[in-house]
Amino acid sequence: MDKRIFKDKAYSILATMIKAMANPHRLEIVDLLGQGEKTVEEIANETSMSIANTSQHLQVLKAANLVEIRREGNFIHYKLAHEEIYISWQTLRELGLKHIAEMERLVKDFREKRNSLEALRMDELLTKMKSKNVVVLDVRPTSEYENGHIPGAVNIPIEDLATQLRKLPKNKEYVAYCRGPFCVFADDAVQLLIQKGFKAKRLEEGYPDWKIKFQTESIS
Amino acid sequence: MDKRIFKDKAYSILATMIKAMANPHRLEIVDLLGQGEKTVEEIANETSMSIANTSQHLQVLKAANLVEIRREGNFIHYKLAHEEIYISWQTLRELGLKHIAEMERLVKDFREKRNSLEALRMDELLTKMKSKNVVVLDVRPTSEYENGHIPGAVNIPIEDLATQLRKLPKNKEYVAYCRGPFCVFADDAVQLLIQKGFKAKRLEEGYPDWKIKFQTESIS
DNA sequence: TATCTATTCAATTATTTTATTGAATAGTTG
DNA sequence: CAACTATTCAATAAAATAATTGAATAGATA
Repeated sequence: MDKRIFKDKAYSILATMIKAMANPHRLEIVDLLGQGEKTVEEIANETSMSIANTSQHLQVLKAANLVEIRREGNFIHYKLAHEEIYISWQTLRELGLKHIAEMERLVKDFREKRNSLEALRMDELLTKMKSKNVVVLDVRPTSEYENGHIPGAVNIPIEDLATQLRKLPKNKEYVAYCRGPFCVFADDAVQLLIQKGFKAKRLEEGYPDWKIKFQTESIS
Repeated sequence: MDKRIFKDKAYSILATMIKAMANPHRLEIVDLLGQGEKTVEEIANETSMSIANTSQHLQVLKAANLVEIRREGNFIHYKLAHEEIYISWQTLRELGLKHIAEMERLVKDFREKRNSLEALRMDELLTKMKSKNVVVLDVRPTSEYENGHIPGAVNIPIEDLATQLRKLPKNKEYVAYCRGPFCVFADDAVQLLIQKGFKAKRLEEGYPDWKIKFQTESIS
């Protein structure tokens, strides 16, 4: 085979795969599926898209072998085909967060309004966790928490947090985490906690990042 | 700011960046620029594209802040804006090489014809290099070698290899490397070396991968 | 200043991508 | 088996992407 043809094919195959990711809705779907499998309807609700449009985008991801399906009755559950797909997304996400000025501004503006700008990185949280005075809050839906979480974290889904607040001691430091840097549950949690007089910060990253970094598959 | 608007903007910003990569020609350009800066004409020649088309694609990369320029007389030198951009490309490339069956077939077919299918990974080469009986050949152009290379590697650009062959001892093992997995210089080198009775394999990865993995900035 | 060189720009056309709509399908439930 | 549910499919129109061509520009040289 000619060298040029080889190269054209190699880069085309990769470009096809990357094109399947290169869409805001599909990035959000990949990010969401980092939490585990979801049905089409769940994905549509989480991403504020129509069912039909969600399905079309899922077909694109499936055609690129980025997601796999499992049928269960009428429901079709989609999940990422490999963990490396989330890692690629993570790499691209970090590239954007680090180098695109517009991205930095966007996140800063959003978090400043919620007092969640001063976020902890994973290493800092790990250090803090040894000091015993910190409570790690997983504010994702319980199903996602059960699917894996940071060891020692307490699950209070964001919609239950307001009612659960009075059970929480005020002499602790709280660190809230959720799905990832673009997940707003942790920002909402920090806003609420600080408003009520608690000391709280968010974790910059989400559970999938923790899992990849420490590979402590704690489903306990 | 509304949560949905925040998310839409965040994922859109990233999708815009990823779209700038999601094209076979632009991937080849990013891959090439991993070797260091190149002029528009050099890039056009290496990628078999017209100057105008190359320029257009470079504008796309520049608009996405993936590349930077340096003017020198009539020439404009393009380079990657950050090392993380190459790392992102590397991550996506490995994802494709590992999980796309068509990609595996393509590489296998191409290398089988050149006896270069049995490639060494970087760790294996590192081990072999300690045994002293191996010669590491950098078959890239000399300018790229001078810009950084594997410590101890000998530079014989692929077009000089045929004439330099008789100076090489036959009792050594040869490992040829070049720009990356899709660079064919190393495959050509292995084909030639084996044809002439040498023991030779290619390194799977290229110099940028070595540099990132070991960060031994040897420009000596 | 005129000419040359490297690169960019603008206009055009063909192709691909995307969202919307409503119909079709596969599987379940009464 | 009729009705229902979750999902996919097909058709359409609008928007974005890509390659080609030739003209325009910025800087160097004669």
